[in-house]
Amino acid sequence: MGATKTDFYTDQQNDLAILIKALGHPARIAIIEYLLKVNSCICGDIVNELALAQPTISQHLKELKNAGLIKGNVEGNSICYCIDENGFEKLKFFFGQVAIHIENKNTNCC
Amino acid sequence: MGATKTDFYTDQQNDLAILIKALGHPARIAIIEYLLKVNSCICGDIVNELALAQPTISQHLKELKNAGLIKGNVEGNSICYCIDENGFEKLKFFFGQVAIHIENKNTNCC
DNA sequence: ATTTAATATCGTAATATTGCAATATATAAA
DNA sequence: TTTATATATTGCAATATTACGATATTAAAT
Repeated sequence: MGATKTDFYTDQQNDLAILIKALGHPARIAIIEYLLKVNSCICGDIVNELALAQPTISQHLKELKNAGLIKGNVEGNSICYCIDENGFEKLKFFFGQVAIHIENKNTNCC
Repeated sequence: MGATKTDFYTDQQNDLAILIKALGHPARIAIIEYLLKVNSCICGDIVNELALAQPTISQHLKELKNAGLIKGNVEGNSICYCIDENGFEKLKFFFGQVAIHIENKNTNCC
């Protein structure tokens, strides 16, 4: 009990859920929005931007990176992060299907 | 320690995170995908579709409903659920911003 | 080589989520 | 009114997430 029963779902459903879950935290939304604004920045900039300790930011960055939503390049002794198109492209199809569904006005219950 | 520090973020960031978090579970993805396929159905149909107990499905439906991603109509002694355009419309702007960012090729780290 | 600066990892306490059995509620059918 | 059917709520055990201090790692600067 307690753990998500991932074997009950398709790989596609599990992958999509992992990707979306990685975005489902205000700190990680804030990081993505900051990257949308500045295009790229080093980890320390995000530590200054958000009111969280450095290890906490590092953990959030790791989750976003694992999900494929951001990528990082080593630049001397710092690491430069930016948006990773890969993760967001994977979300496109799902939300596209929803958009078509809504455009077709299939949003009335029986 | 442990709880998300919601007061560090804007209301918009918190709202967006709550909405996205509600989608970040494979059972809830499966429910949305099922509704995309059948347009509308009663709770019992979802209980039959997914390998989860009825109270668990009921809990997931509640979360999706609270987030504004699905809506439900009472139909006799059953409840008919369908996609709620409201929640998904709220996601549109955020993912639209990301899409523009990607189209503009702003995905290179420093 | 030592120090400084930037980031990551470990360990852990606090909190949240997941899933379900038992039970409650509400409407329909008999 | 009793019974059946559909869904929601409660309570709880198992697990996952969040946040951070302490510490490790890595590369630049001195």
